[in-house]
Amino acid sequence: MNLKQFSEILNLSQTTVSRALNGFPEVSEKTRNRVQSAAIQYNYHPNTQAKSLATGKSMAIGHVLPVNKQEIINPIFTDFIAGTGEILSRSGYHMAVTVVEDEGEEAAYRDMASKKSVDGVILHGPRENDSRIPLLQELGIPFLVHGRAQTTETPYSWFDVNNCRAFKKATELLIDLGHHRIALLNGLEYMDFAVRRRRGYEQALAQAGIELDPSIMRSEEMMEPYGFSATMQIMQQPNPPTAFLVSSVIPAMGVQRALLKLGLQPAKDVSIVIHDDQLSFLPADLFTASRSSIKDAGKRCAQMLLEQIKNPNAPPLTELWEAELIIGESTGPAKNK
Amino acid sequence: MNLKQFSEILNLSQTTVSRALNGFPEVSEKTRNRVQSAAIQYNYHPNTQAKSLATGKSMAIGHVLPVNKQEIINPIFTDFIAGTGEILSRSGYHMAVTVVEDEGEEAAYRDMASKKSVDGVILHGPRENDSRIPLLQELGIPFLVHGRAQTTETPYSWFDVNNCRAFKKATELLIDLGHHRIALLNGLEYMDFAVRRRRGYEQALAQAGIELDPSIMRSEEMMEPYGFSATMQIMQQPNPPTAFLVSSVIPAMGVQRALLKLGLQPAKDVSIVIHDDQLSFLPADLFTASRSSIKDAGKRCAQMLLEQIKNPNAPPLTELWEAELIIGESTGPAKNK
DNA sequence: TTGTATGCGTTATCAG
DNA sequence: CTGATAACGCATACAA
Repeated sequence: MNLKQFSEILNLSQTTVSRALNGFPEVSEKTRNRVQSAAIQYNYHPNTQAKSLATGKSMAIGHVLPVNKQEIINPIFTDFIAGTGEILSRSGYHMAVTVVEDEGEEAAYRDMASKKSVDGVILHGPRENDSRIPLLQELGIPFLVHGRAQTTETPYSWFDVNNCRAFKKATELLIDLGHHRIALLNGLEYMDFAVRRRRGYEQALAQAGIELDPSIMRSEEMMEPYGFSATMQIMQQPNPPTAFLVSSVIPAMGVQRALLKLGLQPAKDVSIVIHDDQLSFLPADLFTASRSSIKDAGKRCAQMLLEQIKNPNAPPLTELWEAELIIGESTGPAKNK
Repeated sequence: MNLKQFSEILNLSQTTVSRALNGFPEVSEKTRNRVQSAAIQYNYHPNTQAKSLATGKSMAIGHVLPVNKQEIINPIFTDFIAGTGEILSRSGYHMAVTVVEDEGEEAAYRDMASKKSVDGVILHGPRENDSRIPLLQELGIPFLVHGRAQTTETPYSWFDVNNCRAFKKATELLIDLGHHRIALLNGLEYMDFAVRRRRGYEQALAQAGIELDPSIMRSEEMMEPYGFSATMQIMQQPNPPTAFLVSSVIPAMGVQRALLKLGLQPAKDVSIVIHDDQLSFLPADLFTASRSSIKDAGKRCAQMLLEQIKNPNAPPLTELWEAELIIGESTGPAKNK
C-alpha cells in the first residue's frame, strides 16, 4: 500500500495525508485523527527509500567495523550497540552496520557520504591522531567519536570516560593498600584509551615514588587467554608483583584463572583491580573495579549524535564521564615481605 | 554529485552512464571504461535511496534485536554478525540493525515489510513454534532462520548445527570415561537449540541406562555467573556429579571458577564438556568441546539468504552442520568411588 | 550502441 | 485548512 492508494481510500489528497502523518500543524484535528487511525487499520507505513529521497534524510546511523581488528567487533561492542540501538529506535532511527576489510575503511566512509546512506556515524576505537576524523570532517558527515584521539586539528564531538583518572585512582587504591609492585595488563597501546590508562597508572606510580618496571607491563588485545598467559609469565618471573591492574573483565578472567592454577588466592595473595564495562554476561561484583557502563555509554553516544544531527551548525559536543571506583572481592592489603 | 551532473561531464546520457556502471552488456567497452574511470576520478556513487526506490531493492539485510532478551544481543551474536557482515559486504549489502522492546518485535517486521527497507532478514533465537516464522511468510520477506523451530507448518529456510547429536556425543564421551552422574547446564529451554541439546543428553543417558536427575540439571541464560552459582550449588548437594555438560564457554568459565574455589581440579576431580562456538575472545583449547564456529555459521547464513533473495521462487534452503568433538584438557576418567 | 521519456513513493512549494 | 504539481536521483521500457 502506498500513499496514493491510501489517500484514495480516505478521499483526501496525498499532501494532506502526508501532513497529517508527519505532524504538521495546519491540518485539522479531525482529519488528523481520521488519517492516523486509518493508517493503523490499513497498516500503512511510508516507504523508507522514497521518504529518504524526498527529505534527504536516511534515518540511519552508520557503524563501520573493520573485520580484522578484533578490537572493534568484540563483546564490548555488543553491549555498546545494545544501548545505542535502544535510543536510536526510540527516535525512529536504525543502525546501518558495514563490515569492511581493514584497508577498506576509508572507502566505506566515502561511500556513505557520496550515497548519503546515513545521517551520522559513530566512530569506534579511535587511535592517536586518527585519520578517520579529518576524513569525516572533510566529508561533512555528522559524527561522534566514542573515545578521543589526541588531535591538534579542528575540534570534533566525542564522548569518553576519564580513563586516565580512572586508572590513576585504581593504582592509588592499590598503593594505599601497600602494593608497590603492580602489574599492568593494558589494551593495545595504539588505541587512545589504552594510552590514557597507561598514563594514569604512570602518574600514580610517579607520585608514590615507584619506578616503572616494563617487565610487569603488557599491552595486547583484551581477551581471556591474554590475561592468563601474561599472568602465568609475570608471576613466574623473579620478584613477582603483588597486584594486577587489568583493562577489562575479560582478560581479568584469565588472570584469575592463572592465579588459581598457581595456587594463589585473589585478594589474599594477589590483588586485582580491573576496568569494568559492566558487560551483561560476565560477573559484576567479582572484582574491585573502576566501573563505567558501556551500555550507558552507547546510549549517551546515540543521544549526542542525534543532537548534533538536529543542530548541524552547533559547536561540537564533548562529554567526559568519571568512572566509579568500586571495592570488590579481589583486593586486599599487600603482604609484608 | 548525482547522475545528471556526472553524465553531463561525460557528455553521455544518464541512461548510458547508468548502464555502463551496472554492467549491462550493450554498452561498448570503450564507453564503459571511460565511465568507470571517471566514476573513480570524480568519486561518483549512485544515491542509495534513489537506487532503492527505482529498483525496489534496498541492498540491506535486517536484524531485529529484542533488547530485553539477553539471549540475542550477546557476545555470541557479535561473532555471528562479524561473519555475516563479511559476506554481505562483499556482495554490496549492509546490515540494518533495529533494536526493539520485546513486544515491538512483530511491529518491527511489519514495518520492514511495509517500508520495504530490507531485502531479507535473518531470524535469531528461534523458539518452538516461533510465531515470527509464519509472520515473515505472510509478509513475504525472504528470511533465513539461524536455528530451527519445530513447526509443522509450511517449510522455511534454516541453517542449524546438529545440537541434538552434538550433545548426545558429548554425553557419550563422558559416559565412556566412566561418568554416571553428569550435570547439564543448559541454555534457556524455551529456545529451540536448548531443547534439542537436552534431548541429545537425555538420549545418551537413556541408552546407557542412566536415570535423569533433575537436581543436577539447570536451564538459564548462558552467562558466567550462572555457571558459577549453579556449580556451587550442585556440587554442594549430596551425591554431586563427576562431570558437567555446559552449553557455552561463557558459563563454563563460571563452572571452572566454582570448581577451583571448591578446591577441585577440572579433568582430575570433575570433568567438563562444553559446546564451543569458538568465540574470538575466549580460550580455545581449555575445554573438551563439541565445536562449531559461530562466525562460520554467520557466513553461511548470509550466503544462504543471498541465494534465496536471488531465486525467490526456489524451494526453501536448509543446512545442518555437525559439530566436531574436540578433546581438550577438561575431561578425564571418572574416579572410582 | 546510445538516447528519450516515464515511473518509483515520498515531501515540499505554491496556490487556493 | 486542503490540493495540484514539482522535485528527489535513479533505472528501465521503448525508440532510434
